[in-house]
Amino acid sequence: MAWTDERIELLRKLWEQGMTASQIADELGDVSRNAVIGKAHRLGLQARPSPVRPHEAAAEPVVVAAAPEPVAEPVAMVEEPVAPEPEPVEVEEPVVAPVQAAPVAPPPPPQPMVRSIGPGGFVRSGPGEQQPPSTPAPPRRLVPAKPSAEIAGKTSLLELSDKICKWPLGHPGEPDFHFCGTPVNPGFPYCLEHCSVAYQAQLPRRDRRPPPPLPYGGPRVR
DNA sequence: CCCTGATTCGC
DNA sequence: GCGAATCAGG
Repeated sequence: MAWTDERIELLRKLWEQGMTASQIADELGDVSRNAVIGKAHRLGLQARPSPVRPHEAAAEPVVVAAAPEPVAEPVAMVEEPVAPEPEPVEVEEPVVAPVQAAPVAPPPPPQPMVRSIGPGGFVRSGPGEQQPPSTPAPPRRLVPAKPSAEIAGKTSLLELSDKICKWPLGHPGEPDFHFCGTPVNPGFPYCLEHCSVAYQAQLPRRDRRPPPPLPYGGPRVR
């Protein structure tokens, strides 16, 4: 299968969305993940956190007898930063309750790291980017991020409980993905309406209705 | 083993 | 340009 414009564009999109090469290969069909990776690189798509890559900065030869090779010029391969979040989720600093003054955390130094955006729009961490919890749990008040306009008033993952319907609406990663959130049918994780969808009695064949077409093109065949 | 992305290299 | 083979970390 050739790399048509459509397929290239799809590859670009999915790659930038953070899908793995395998997923993209499945999605495109008729290509291996190697083909996807190779094409992505040829297209100049931004590299992503690779398990193998942190290879460079290490081993300069301990060997003394190294030939006086003309050392490669310091290639400044600073790629342009990945598109920043369009929505500056502006968490206004809450007037922290008159709790005892918390010892302020050490100032986080600015970190020019290469990042990419995951499917949910979250910022992926690069490898080796974690900070060891040197200070055990700074007594900082946690504040929920202001929900984006799209999910305002919707039930988010963080609000799930045993009392409200966990039926997902939309798809994870989409901006308006949320949960049903209406009171549950007691003893079930869903509300009455969605229980009726989730738990269906086996009907005689003649009474069954064919399932409606799935909105997203059907389950993945894998 | 499975997964991942990066790189190489013959075509 | 393409992608299988290979590498190497999780």
